[in-house]
Amino acid sequence: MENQLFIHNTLTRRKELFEPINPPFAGMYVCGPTVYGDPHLGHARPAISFDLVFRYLLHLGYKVRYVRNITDVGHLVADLDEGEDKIAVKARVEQLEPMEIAQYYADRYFIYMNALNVKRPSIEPRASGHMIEQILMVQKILDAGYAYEVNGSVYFDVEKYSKSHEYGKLSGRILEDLISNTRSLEAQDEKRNNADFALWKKAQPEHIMRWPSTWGDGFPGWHLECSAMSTKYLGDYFDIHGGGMDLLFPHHESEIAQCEAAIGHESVKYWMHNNMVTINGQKMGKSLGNFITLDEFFTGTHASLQQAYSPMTIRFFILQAHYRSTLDFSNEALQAAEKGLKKLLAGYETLVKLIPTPPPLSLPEGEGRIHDLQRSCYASMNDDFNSPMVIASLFEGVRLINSAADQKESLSIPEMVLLKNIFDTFLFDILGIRDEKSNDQGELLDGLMQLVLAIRQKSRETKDWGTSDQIRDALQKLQITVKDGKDGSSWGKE
RNA sequence: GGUUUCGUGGCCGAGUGGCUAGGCAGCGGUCUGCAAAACCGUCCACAGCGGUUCGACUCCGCUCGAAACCUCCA
Repeated sequence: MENQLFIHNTLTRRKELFEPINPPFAGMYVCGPTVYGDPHLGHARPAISFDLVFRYLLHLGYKVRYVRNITDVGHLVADLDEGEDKIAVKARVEQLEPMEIAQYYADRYFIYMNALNVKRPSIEPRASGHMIEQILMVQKILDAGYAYEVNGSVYFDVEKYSKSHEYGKLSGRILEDLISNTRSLEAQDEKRNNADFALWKKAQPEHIMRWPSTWGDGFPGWHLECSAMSTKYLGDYFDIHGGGMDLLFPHHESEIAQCEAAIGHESVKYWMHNNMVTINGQKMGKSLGNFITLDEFFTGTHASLQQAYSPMTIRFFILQAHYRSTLDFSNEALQAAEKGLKKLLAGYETLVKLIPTPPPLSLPEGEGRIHDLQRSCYASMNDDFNSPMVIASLFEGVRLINSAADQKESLSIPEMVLLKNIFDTFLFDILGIRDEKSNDQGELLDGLMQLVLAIRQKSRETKDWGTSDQIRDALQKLQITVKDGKDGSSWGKE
């Protein structure tokens, strides 16, 4: 199977052939969460989008090192007097150690990401554990002459940098606009220029999170950790850097500047950005207060939710949109995703039952519609990870399966085996859907159900519909659906 | 104001210079004791106005509308 993977590079704004720097290795860095609150639907988007990338690169045979950071140092808070650390602020409110809070929310993050079947990255470095690397990077930038120190803080000199480099090339911004448009905030008079950003901030006495450095006690600027940790684990030049579109400026723009200033050349080959989840057309985010946490989705405990939505429903919902499009949340859309996913999984089960055991040993090199289906799945993934198209192809597969089960269409055994292989590969391995209802009591349940259905069949034969319906209704309450067909009854669990 | 995008049928969402996206919902039918499920058929589109073209939803321009970023945010 030939695979020419094309990735949309934000830097060039076009799709480019993916050619890893050191095949068969591939390096990917993605900006992870700041752990000071419960993860919400917005956090699920990049996690799942780049999980898809991770899974597909693995499927293609690359040896992938996927690094996603945990921000536990905190960023400056503009609306507070002294530019306090976000995590430190929360700590004072709750009378907890900052690290206690970071630990708590990091754990929560992993729990919910795990529920969404998001694979754990290869390395999940924490900003607080990489202070030395960050301080060294600041020093490198100072040595290169692209930063200056004022009163124990170090700032990046954007104006000087842009004389020899292009600050703004990722986000398309023009330096003059930045200088004239950037709002001036308190305690920024230290900066030579509005567009300059902090590499290292001096810690005020009340600031809890602080680290010693050559410039005095302080804490790193908020763009620094990603530059320091990505290059530490992936090298001076690596393949993919991802994150949310909202991080494009200034975060990623500044990362580029920091790396070029410290290293002397670009560090990222492909920049990838996922789009936002919206609610009523607006970005779902912490600051707008319009977010719904994953916990609330899973339990249905939020005023704007009509019901609970399972983790796989959420995952499927996200994958039904392309990662670079906005995705609008609504109950209707989520319910549609829930039903669609159910249909897909039911189709897979039907297929498994159609295939005789043991399956034939040899898989003849076939052609025709099933291979076309497989080809289109690959083509979709290769076209910048177009998961909605893959899903459409899988639905086409379901239509074939159901038609075959209804004997309105014939599928050969090799065709069915190939179809199952497509589902196993794309639905489960690459899209990362897992069947939530499967459990290890399957055999017991299966035996019991055979018995129940046999008894019900007797009553049906004597046209005792009362008993028959009573059994069916009772099973329905247990979320088991009985389907009566020509050749007897079958059942399925919700 | 600047930067980057977007505007697709009842809803969510792909895609393309001429060929059915897909899902959910609706309608009609097949099947069924009745259902459910499934299958078949069907309805509903490409913001508006110009331009390029044999032909545009797709390219270009303008208008209107929306969003993200410019301040912590996935």
